[in-house]
Amino acid sequence: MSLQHALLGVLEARPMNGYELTRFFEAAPRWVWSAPHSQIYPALRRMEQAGLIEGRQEIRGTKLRRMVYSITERGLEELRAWVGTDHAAAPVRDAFFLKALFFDMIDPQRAASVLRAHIAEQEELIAEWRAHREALLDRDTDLLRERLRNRPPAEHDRIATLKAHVFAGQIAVAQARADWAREGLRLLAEDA
Amino acid sequence: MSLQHALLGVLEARPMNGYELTRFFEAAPRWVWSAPHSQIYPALRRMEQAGLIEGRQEIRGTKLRRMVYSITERGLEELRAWVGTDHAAAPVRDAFFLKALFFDMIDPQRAASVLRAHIAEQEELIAEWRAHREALLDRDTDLLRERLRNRPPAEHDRIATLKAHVFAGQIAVAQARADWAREGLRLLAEDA
DNA sequence: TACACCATGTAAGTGGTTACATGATTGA
DNA sequence: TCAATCATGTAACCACTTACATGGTGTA
Repeated sequence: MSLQHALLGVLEARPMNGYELTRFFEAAPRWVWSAPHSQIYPALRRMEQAGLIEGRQEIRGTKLRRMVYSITERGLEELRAWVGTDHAAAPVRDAFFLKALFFDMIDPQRAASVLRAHIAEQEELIAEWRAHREALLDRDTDLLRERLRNRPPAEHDRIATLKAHVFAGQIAVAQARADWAREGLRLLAEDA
Repeated sequence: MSLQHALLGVLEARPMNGYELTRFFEAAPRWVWSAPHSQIYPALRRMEQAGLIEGRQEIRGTKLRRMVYSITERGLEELRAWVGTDHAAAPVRDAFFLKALFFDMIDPQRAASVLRAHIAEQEELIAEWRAHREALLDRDTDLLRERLRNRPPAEHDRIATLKAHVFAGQIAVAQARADWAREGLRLLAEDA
């Protein structure tokens, strides 16, 4: 169900068509959720059926049709209800930690190389999220600008701070993973 | 594919039947992977077909049959190959951070309550993982004891340390999340 | 006119969730 | 004999991945 809420959350900023949403969810600077267009288009149709969003057809040129979706009152309610509900505990399932659990079965050098790749990946994520966080604090992202347009200026600071804080969380998690992996490299080196 | 590797990793310690594996993967003290029996039994049959494990039927009483699966040489190879391969970057998809991204849309008190529930959940995980980590360092888990039986005593320390380190990682991530959520509570309180 | 981009779709397969279903064994 | 536990299955549904598929528009 999270994809639907992600879509609702983006559409709350402004109406978009499937292609724009696709670019958003497949974008290189990773966000908090991702999805391919093959998942997005059917989801939008289901959500329209459910009355959470409303589509309006537009024509570019003479034939190129696109459906621009806006969030409905019902969609806003659904989003707010979901955001305000305690999150159901997800089952523990972390493929990288699972892999790390069996590092003792392979050559320490190989294990170290896997850890180094993991560190590099976390660093990349951290860099992207840091940039995004800064942009939010500077109110320098398209979506945030659109969003703030419908909110009283007195709240702008608070909203930007809260959004930026989410990326601080993703950064903190990635940092914890990178630090942990570096400690793992030290453990592996001890007996090499 | 990770479930298969998780099963291989457990069976590397000793042969087990589906029921034992089910108890392991549905267990209350959460491990690094989980799965219901409805997923485990078919997976075991597929893995046997693929030659990764080998089943031997046993009868308890007069009729109660069970299949005890052992890892094969091919299964060991597959597990080692997977463990030694750089982990494919998973798409970013975190339902809790997604939810947190829209905290500005609801009453700060509601948002705070959602964060508090998250903190409580992370604390629970930390407690379970800490206990498990200590048990590993004391060589006080069934599975580790079984595993060490086939390894030279000189390596026991190293193996226990590496396994325990994985849980240190899970703890570090949960701690980062809890700390982040507490910081979120402070942000929400500022304008309440 | 060719290429990059706009725009939307389908289909097959895998992984995971939830519920339904059945029967044997052990011990109080 | 009753309940807890042992033991294994099926089915429907949803989420996600990967690949295939089609055609329009704008511009160099």
